[in-house]
Amino acid sequence: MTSVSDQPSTARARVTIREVAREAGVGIKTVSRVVNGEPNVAAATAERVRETIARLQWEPDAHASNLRRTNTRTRTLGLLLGSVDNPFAATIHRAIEDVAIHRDVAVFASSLDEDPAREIAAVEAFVRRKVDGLILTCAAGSQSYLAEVVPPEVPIVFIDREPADFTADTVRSDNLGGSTLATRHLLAQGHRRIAGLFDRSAIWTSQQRREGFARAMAEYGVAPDQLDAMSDLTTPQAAEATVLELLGSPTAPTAIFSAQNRITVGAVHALRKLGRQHDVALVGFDDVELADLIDPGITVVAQRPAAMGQAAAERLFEQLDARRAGDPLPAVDAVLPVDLVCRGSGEIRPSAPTD
Amino acid sequence: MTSVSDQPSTARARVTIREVAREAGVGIKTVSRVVNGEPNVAAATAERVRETIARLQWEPDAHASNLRRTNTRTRTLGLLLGSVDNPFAATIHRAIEDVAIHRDVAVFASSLDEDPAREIAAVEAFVRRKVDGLILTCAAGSQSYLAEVVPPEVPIVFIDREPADFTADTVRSDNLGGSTLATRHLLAQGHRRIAGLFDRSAIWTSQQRREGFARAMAEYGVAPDQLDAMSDLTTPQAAEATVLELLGSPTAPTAIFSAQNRITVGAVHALRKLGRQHDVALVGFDDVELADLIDPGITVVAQRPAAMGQAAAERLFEQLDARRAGDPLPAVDAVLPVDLVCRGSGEIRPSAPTD
DNA sequence: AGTCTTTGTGACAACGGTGTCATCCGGTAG
DNA sequence: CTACCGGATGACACCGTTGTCACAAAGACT
Repeated sequence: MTSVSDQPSTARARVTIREVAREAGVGIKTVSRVVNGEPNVAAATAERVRETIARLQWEPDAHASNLRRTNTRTRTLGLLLGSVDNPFAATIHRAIEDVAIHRDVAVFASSLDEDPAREIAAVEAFVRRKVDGLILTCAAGSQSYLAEVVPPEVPIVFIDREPADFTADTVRSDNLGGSTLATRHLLAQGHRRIAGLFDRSAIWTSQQRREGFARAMAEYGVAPDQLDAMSDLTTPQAAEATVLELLGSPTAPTAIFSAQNRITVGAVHALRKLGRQHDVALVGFDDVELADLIDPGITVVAQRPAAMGQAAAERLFEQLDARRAGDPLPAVDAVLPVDLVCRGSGEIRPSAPTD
Repeated sequence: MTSVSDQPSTARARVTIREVAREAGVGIKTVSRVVNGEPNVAAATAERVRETIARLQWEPDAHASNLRRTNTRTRTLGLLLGSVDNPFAATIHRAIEDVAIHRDVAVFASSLDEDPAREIAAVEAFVRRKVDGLILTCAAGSQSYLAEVVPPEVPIVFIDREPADFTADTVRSDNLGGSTLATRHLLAQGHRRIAGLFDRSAIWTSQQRREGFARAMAEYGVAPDQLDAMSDLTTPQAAEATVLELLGSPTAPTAIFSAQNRITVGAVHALRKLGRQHDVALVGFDDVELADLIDPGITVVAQRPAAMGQAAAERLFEQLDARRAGDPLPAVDAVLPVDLVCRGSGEIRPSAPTD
């Protein structure tokens, strides 16, 4: 029953600041000064220390350093996304990484799956790891818990969705305007029976998009209670089934507004199955890959996920700098525009069968 | 010019293990025992300590803990991917996260962009942050640098691509078999002039797929020097341009094997532009989203990225456990099968125009 | 009853850095 | 010539936790 300490011979004693100091013939504090760029070190001394560090291949131990530091910076950032494998979220992720890498900041990424419990657990895990800042997509109904869980010096930027019961910077798309735009586009083609397909109604973006849909319909005189709005479609399969059912009904819609990318995919599948893709109009919220290769091309309201990610990361670092300087910046709600991309499916007119 | 220490009144003195101990009327070591699940604590004592921890909302300081621990575990893992926004990589990422979360391990994800320098920089950044293990997709020609940079107790699992000059666990697809399969599929339809489109030849998977392509062609008696194999297609645009050019030539191919998902996208675009999507056969390596909605559906050799991610993560944790127990496991090269998914584009026969 | 284990527990050092402060020293003003 | 000043530097405590070890109390065995 051997004890812990029988490491293989590879046990090259790890080099610490003390050895560097001894080797360079200076005090440990001077080494510390050099690596941290503190003033009051003679140029010659600094050079000698740097040379020794390079020779011994010493890397300061982040844990020791962070333990002592009051102004703890781990050069680490927590990112919470719907799911890292959703293309929309992945693009955001990439954009954030590109900003962070310039600061030598590493990104913890975590998936949410629209689960409020997971949101809180993820944030707690980030905080436990002492991240410098947080970029969050939220699922919980209220973000008030953040006040207790996240230390005041850790900045938070919300992305994609607005928080509730908590004030912080937010970067998001113009969901209301975008869905109004999409719906108006269909209405302008002459459609009146338009089905709106939405994600979980607990999700903020879903609510916003539904609201935009309803407003546009109202502009054209469609009463709220006549809206064919289906919510809580959480999978492409659910969306597909819903569309199949809707189109089989006597009051079938002539157009569909699908308010999320996976719902759009489901809707396209359903239209295909029925062979009605040239017959029923479709506008989706959020772009889908290869949307231009499908026949007809899918008309969408495209968001700008890369810009969102970049804006969120930059804002986070601004807050970080400002707080270190002593005065946090006031929270800003940044709204990014969306773009209507016409590719064919949204330009189909009612009761105009395939030519 | 105020100094650092003028924090706002919110300076709620952070609670440490000492306060918990005092409050619970025990020694600090006992508190430590309780939180770490060490044996030899009386049930009653443990309960009292747990209650106190909950009441004071104490969270152990990870830095202090990691600093002291010999067997340092940060519950952190470094993941290096081609790019976090590539769907293939994103799926892997998600699968790894799902395994890691059960162990309360957080994942640092970083993108590679096929840049050897970035590979090294990313690994160094991970090591500096004392990750427990690494899952790497590699771009550099040699991974020998890992021996110097990564401490021997940190396990490494390679994913998607085999390393060079370094031995460690690897989880990857059967690239050779998959591309042979794809090429044979086209050959079996009667095609002989098949264009093979490949990614950067420096990338291991690209080489493997090219080799598989060449082997299958050789089986059917096509000499290597007659192969229409184009390498170093790094963007969909480059692939598109290449296909446009190839199909304009007098010896135009009747089929295309596109060895990577972005190349497939480019090839499909080109075929569309020429209106020959029903005329020229196409098999891609790696699945593409919505491939079944395009007409014709794109036939692909699909990898199993989720299974790869899961296998890699599980292997990493096995190594971790084994090393903590004292004996590292021998390196294993796990090869996952690929699946030929026929959707139409690969079943087009030569000189058979659209019906 | 006396000795040996086992179990529960806390005192204290150690981890590898950074913050504070004292000290040394050459230059400059009085 | 002396007092003073600021730059350069190192000694040492300290950050919050875990590892080691000593020790008391309670059983287990002879």
